[in-house]
Amino acid sequence: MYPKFSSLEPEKKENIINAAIKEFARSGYDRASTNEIVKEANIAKGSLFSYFHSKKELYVFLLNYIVEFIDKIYDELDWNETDIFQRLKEIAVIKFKIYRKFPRAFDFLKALAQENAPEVKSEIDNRMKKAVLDNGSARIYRNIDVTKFRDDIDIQKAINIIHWTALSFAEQQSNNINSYEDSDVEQLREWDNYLDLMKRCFYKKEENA
Amino acid sequence: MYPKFSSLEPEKKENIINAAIKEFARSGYDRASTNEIVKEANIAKGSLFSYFHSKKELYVFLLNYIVEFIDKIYDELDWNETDIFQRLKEIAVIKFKIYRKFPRAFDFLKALAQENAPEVKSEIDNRMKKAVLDNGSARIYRNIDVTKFRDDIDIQKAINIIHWTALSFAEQQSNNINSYEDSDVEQLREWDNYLDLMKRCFYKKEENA
Amino acid sequence: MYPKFSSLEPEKKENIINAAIKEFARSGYDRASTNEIVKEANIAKGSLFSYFHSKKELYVFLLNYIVEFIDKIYDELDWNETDIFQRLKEIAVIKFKIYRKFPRAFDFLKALAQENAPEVKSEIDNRMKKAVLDNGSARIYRNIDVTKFRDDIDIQKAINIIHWTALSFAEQQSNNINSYEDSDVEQLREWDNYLDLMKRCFYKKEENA
Amino acid sequence: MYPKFSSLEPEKKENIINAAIKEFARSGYDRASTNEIVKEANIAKGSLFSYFHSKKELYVFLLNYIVEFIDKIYDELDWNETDIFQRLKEIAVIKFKIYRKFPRAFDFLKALAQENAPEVKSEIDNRMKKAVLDNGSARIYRNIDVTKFRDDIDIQKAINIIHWTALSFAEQQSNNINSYEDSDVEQLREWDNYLDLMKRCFYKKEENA
DNA sequence: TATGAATGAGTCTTCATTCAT
DNA sequence: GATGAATGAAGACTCATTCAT
Repeated sequence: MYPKFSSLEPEKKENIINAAIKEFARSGYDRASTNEIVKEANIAKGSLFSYFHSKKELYVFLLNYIVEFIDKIYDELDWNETDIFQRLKEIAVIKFKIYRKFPRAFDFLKALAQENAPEVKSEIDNRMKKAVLDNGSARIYRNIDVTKFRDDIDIQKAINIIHWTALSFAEQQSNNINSYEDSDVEQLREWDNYLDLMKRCFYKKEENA
Repeated sequence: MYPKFSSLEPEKKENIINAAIKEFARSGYDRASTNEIVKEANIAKGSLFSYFHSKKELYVFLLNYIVEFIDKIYDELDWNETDIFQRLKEIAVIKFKIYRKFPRAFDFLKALAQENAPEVKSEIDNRMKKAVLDNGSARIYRNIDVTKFRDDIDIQKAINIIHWTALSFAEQQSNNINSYEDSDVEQLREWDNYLDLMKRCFYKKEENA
Repeated sequence: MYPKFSSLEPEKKENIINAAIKEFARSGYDRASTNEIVKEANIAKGSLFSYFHSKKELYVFLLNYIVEFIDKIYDELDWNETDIFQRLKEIAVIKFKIYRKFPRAFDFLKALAQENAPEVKSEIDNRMKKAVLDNGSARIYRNIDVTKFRDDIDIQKAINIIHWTALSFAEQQSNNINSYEDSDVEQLREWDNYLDLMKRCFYKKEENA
Repeated sequence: MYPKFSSLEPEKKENIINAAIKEFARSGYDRASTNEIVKEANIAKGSLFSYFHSKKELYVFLLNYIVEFIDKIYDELDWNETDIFQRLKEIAVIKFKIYRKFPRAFDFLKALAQENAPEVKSEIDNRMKKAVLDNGSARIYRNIDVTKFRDDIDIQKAINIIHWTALSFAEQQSNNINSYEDSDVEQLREWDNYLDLMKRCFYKKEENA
């Protein structure tokens, strides 16, 4: 895949990736300008199209690149932790780590989720089915100890509710642009509150003892 | 407002509205092609721009048209019902009514929420502040009897979770394109299950007796 | 010529003529909008094009209409006056009369002279060859007593210089927008000075005695 | 300024300049068609807009280009010559030089002076204030020996008459399209006659001795 | 006859993609 | 391989002219 691009100097590759992420995140697939990307990356127009044969190919490459990058970081998680709420607590911490290291990645992912351009819509959907950020069957929810849930509820539905809450909360928070320093801490505390609430409601009484 | 368009024959108006909704829903504001719209609506290029003076005006018209259309249907709701789950049950029924009468409306609304084009972004935000479809403080959640909720949870957070679940479930379902007849019934039954689950978990024991 | 238009009520005709003159004078042939004209004249678009089959026909009609209108006023001149400078003095007075009565006419004529649109350029040139405003062979310079000119100069050339001076002076003055009351008087006095200068230079000594 | 255009091959540049001058001179700013220009210049639509970012930029470029071109040629004039008629004789020769090298330039300048389009009106006015082609106070009439004029006339008025005669004569000649070879010579001789006439009339007797 | 909505060729401008150097 | 100028289809929008009512 992308042999010409792969054999470039790492620094040049990074320049191109950063320039492209920046532009796609800012403008979405349609509006993103390849002119802007080559200018930012300091390469020739023709070069970009020799590495990636089309705007679409470049976009799909970035999509995979970022998803893999995030997947790698998720490997740090303690996958032996079987409590779903504990795991989601850790995930929140990890997300902040990614964010601090690579803030544009999430911008791109957010733009991804809102992408309407038909050329890339299906690619996104395909890729996302396997991704960490997708629905309840993803690896985030593997090896969860389901015995802790109340017996009178459908566990898969409960997990879906938890998942949707996590996604919606994250989106809500990212829409509040907070520049002050300790916003992380506050957001994490708020998220803990949501997790506690759900734990109290969805787990058996004795689990909340 | 839009006097020329308003005085068109209803069928022609509907053609144009449907063609425009279809195109905007498929491609978003920017990429949507007025050429495509006039072709689909079977009118001349000049006609579209005599009804609406710009692409933006057409978009804003649709935005208001659909929001008002949905608002009107929402008036059918029994707003004296104070049980949140009962109300969401009724809302689900109403949504299906809208969907059957005007299937593209929700597609457009979904695209709306994801719209990034700066030309229309602020229009969307302004209009949506008053809309039914907005966040948990909207009229859907007015007059809710909060005394039914368990005393040990934050009620606003619980309502948020319920709201996010409703939105996410609806989106999930609309992504499953079901053409067979009775899918409504099945989807409503599934939604009832979610509501029951949340009721059982978030309400006081005696409310579920 | 223009039978449909001719048989209209005089008031309606005048409305249309005034509206058209105004628009053509303001914007030139190309930019002039038939929409603007019908709006100002309070008639339907289709009517305009049934009176005049095209924008061009309307323009040519106006051209002839105004030239004839001005020709008629020129009939007031004392054509027995054979002194060229005396005649030009009277013409200046008459021009102010026309201007006061029908200010748009000169605007239109000025726009005429600057018209570039190829559709009407040749029409203008043709018409103007016969017109009062054109070159030295026009009726303004008929019956002039050429014996007053110095014997050592080419009289036709002298007349051309006088003519060009008249045209250029008029244009210069009309470019100075003077709203204060007595600008007429001042402009006429200045013009007299030019006439005196040329008389002193182009006539025999004894004529200036 | 216009770096992309500047670095084109001279022949290509000339093609574009000629095509653009031709079209603007023929139709004025508004009606001039960029389609026509690219067709005539044998370049792609996109190319024109990569050299000049808009129709207006192209127009302003031409405006400056031609004015500078003419200014440069005017530098050849013997500015120590203080006799106004001698100077105007030399200027006529120079104008023919320009005309032979760059025949469309004067057409463009003529159209320029008549241009009404608001997009470029102010640009034209700004540029023309400094230009050689402007009114009687321009450098053409600097350093003129006014003592040669008759004492009994207003010198500024006399200069105005001379200036207006020069402009009007030039316009009259350029309207007579003469393709036969020796028309220059004839036109220059005719112009000399005009100059002689005015010299004889406006100068003191002893200057004509 | 009068109307004005409908028409569609034409306007300037953009930008992903190609290809000669 | 790298370059970036050249391409031209497609974009939104205008307006003189036509024609069904």
